[in-house]
Amino acid sequence: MSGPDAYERSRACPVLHVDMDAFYASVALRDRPDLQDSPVFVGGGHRGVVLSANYLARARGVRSAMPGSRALRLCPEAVVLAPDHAAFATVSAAVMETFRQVTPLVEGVSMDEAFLDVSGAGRLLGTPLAIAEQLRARIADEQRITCSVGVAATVSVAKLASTRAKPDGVRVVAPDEVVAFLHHRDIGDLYGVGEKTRDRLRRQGYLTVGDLARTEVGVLRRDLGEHLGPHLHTLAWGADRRQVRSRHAPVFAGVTHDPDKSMGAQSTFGRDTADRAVVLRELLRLTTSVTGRLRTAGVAGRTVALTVRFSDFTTLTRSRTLGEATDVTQEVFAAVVALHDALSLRGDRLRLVGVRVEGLQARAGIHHQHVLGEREVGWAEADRAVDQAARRFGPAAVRPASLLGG
DNA sequence: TCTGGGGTCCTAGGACCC
DNA sequence: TCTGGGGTCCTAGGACCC
Repeated sequence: MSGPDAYERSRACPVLHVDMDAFYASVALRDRPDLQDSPVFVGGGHRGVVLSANYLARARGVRSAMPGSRALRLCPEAVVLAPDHAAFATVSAAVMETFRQVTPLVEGVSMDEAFLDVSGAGRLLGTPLAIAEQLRARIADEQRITCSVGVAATVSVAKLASTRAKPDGVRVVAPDEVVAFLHHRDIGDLYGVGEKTRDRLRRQGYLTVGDLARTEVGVLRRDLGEHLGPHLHTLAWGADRRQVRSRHAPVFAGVTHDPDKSMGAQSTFGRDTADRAVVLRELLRLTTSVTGRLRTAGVAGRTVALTVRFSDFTTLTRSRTLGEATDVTQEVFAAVVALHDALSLRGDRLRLVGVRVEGLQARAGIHHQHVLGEREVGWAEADRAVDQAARRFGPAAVRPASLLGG
């Protein structure tokens, strides 16, 4: 859609979905003009996957989340760059700040994409399409990376529209265009329909979005389940009512804020291991990292979950809910060790372990029940001392004794 | 050299309570 | 005798997203 009419028609489309183009690769390439004409991807070292590939590498079949080894087989001359997470975070924060100067209703989906509700910004900044163009120009100018924007009346259509706009474009899908825009698409294009669901839908005879739209909700509920059936029917008509929800700290009254529900960390071993000492040392490292983040965020959680993945990629999770929420390293680690030992692994080689704390709540709202005979100064105080030392001397300064060796 | 790491949400069964 | 319902919590697994 183009022409002066497009600006007017976009007035009915207050939702913007802004998506950076090949974000990690673009940031990595900003200061490497020598690589502009080479296929490049970020990530994918030993046992790693591709985080992001530039369009030259994509033309060769390289995709994000693909094993690095496979990407190199497809494109042996590709330049592989290590991710610079600090740079990504800096650019991401700057871009999100740019969004917030347009509207407080910014929902960051990830480092490189966000939904904006610009229904309140029109008087100052113009139509949604005009705002989208201003944002694209500013980001290109200030961050030297391109982005694409979908403009629509609903979150789900805006999301699909930005995909169609890539790379470096804008796509407005006005309400009266939604059906034509959606119904011929593959069901796998719908947000929330991944590989498994797509295969299942195909087996059941649903090939296009239109197929879902034309089926009665009751039939979809029977075929796809209580939730998924009605949900996909709604998406197939572009009729979702999901609001843009700011996940930023509560800034303005009326802006909804969702606190985190869980925090976790996991890591893949350089090579699979069956050594209990190695596994527990890694679990302690992960636990220390997670509880540190909990304390920084001022939250604590009641449920501790352990994940293990075996050499053959089968994955188990085991969890335990504690009497009260905790952010104390030793308490979480004790639960992790108990869960680990309950698995009775006998020589099974592990590829990955993970720790997650769920059921998070603000620490301020938790009343600690003192147990009879409990020491007044305990592990929680030890954690606070560690946090303080880490702030002053860096996170490497204080580590549990068992992490110092090996 | 196949297959990362950080999350959210849904389902389903069993326990338990009223 | 022959099998209530509803609600909530906990656990495990799976799908999905970026």
